[in-house]
Amino acid sequence: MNPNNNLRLNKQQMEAVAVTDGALLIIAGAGSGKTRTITCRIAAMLEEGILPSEILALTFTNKAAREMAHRVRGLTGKAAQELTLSTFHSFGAKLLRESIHHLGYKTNFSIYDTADAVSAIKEAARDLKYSRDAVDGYKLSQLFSGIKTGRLTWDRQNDQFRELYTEYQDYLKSRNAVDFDDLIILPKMILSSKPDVLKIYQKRYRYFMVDEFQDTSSNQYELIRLLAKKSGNICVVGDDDQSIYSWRGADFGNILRFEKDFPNSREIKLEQNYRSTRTILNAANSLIINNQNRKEKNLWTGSDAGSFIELHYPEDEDEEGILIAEMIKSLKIREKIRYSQVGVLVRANTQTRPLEAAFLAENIPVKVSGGTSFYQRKEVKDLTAYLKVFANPDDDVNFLRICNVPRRGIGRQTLLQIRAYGEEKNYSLYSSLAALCHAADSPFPERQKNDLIEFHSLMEELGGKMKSGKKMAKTVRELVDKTGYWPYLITEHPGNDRIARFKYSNIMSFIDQLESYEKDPDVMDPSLQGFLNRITLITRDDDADADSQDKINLMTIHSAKGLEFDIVFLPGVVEGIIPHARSLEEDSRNIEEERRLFYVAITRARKRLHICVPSRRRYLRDIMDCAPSPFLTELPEEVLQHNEGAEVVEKEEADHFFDAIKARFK
DNA sequence: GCATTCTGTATTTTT
DNA sequence: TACAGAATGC
Repeated sequence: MNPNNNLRLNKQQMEAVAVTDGALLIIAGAGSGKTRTITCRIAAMLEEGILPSEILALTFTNKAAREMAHRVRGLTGKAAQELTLSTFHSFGAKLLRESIHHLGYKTNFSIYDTADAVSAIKEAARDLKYSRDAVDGYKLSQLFSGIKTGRLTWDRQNDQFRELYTEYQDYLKSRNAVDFDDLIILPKMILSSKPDVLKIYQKRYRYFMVDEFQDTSSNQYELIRLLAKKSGNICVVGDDDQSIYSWRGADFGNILRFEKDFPNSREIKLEQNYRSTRTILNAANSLIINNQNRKEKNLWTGSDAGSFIELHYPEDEDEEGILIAEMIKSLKIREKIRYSQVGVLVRANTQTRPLEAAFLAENIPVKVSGGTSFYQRKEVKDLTAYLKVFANPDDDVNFLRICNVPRRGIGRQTLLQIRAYGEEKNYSLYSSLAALCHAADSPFPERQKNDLIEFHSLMEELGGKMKSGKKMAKTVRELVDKTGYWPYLITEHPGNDRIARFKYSNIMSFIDQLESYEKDPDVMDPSLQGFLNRITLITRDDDADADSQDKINLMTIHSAKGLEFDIVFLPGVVEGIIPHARSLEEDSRNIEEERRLFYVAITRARKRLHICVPSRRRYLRDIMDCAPSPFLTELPEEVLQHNEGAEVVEKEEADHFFDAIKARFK
């Protein structure tokens, strides 16, 4: 490693880098150079001669994993391909691909995302002959997830769904499918019940690192503890003040458990903030101090006070959008900021709409992360479903999704018969269909049979090609072509071929992604499964080249964790949004988590922070008045500047500027 | 089997 | 508001 890299570390950071053996707990405040510290630490370990293949580093999001891989590469000058750097979930998936047979699944299992799980629950309910309106698939999926992860227990209220829960579990297993929770739970089960298997992994991995440790669930913690207890070399990095995923089972009590489980662990606190101005840090500190349930820390900075935190009071959300758009434009003109250095952070995805509209109107390029992700779009999901059935023909949920999409004459009645046949013989739907194509006891007339045969041979032909792992993109193009997906899109959207074309372009970019996956030199052994793993676990569309473009970043606070921007805008800082009404309804103690969320939002800003407090907002159908967020009263008045009127760049100045830009690109 | 109309209801946050 | 799912009709 270049020794200069060490020079940029402070005393505590250096200490953290130097301690590579044993257990280490790093409490890293917001902006305290955490990522730099742990990437340096990995680099130092490699320098020491520790093999990259012995290191397992887990992060919370794919974005963070990629960022870290990128930085390690930058430090060591080498692509550390052997290094395992992934999210908990993709690590779990990887482990299961190797070892799931110990639990009686086949290695080509499907991974069900939330939507798939909801369908599976509905199917299970169907099998139990529940009436359709007795089940709210979405709510049940949350309940089942809670039960599975141990976050919830059966009580009087939900006890009626116990049977369905069991049925759902059986359904998954018989279809050779796992859900997101299983990606953590099943590896944990394997490792805790099969000592030989545990040994294999303990031998393979001897150094462990967990980023965003405050957001690990108890199952995730248990998983890593099993692996790490042999070597004892484990470093976890976290900040209890930034724990914002408790609704997903995150438990920063793991920080305390860690100290118990690894009694010789050392603790290092990183408390110097390098990111924000003194003003911003001051506000953040005075906010978070209102939380009772936290580890004491003292985050400080050597930087200047910087400018005030500005508050704005637009009439409603539309005006708020316009106001923000105009401020951004004005900054662009007056201070020549880069758009990519602006973050607009919202509490809920629904808030993005008026903002997007305003940015569009002002021609501000924007990168939205969140909302319906690319992979959730119907057309992309359809294609993915085909791929999943290719990989795992027992995957009934995905079979159901595509067996008549585009329409090919396999409708409700036909399906009913396929089902009946399958139940009798204990076949999956796809196998039943295959059997019924030629079976002597087939109940179908000739014409119908031909529809089935045609579908089946298409699937067999393309499935065979896909499984070879070669020319997959080409095969998918063929699939789109042969199924007539484009004409299907047109008939689905009569008189609106813009939508059809948009959807088709999504399909094309999906195929492009497959193609670049196939050609990616970092992917050692491209396969259909590998690609499916990747796309079901990457929910946010974070294509790499979008980063290089100069766009402002519009996203939820949750997904902004770990990021930083020179200028941050927080729209909709009103009661009911932050803290979110729903969250408090659930449990009034959630106020502390909401406060942490606001804390995370504030601490994303390096230089400037704009907080917007609209006086009215849309709620469902109607418009209602709203009060400023109570958290605002927890910020010290002396760092705030209230702006009653909007300061706008004169239109002429703006036009002139943008004409100049346009001229340059002509 | 398929297209149309109608109805309800809502998801706050993400792997 | 907007979307998904059900009911209805052809």
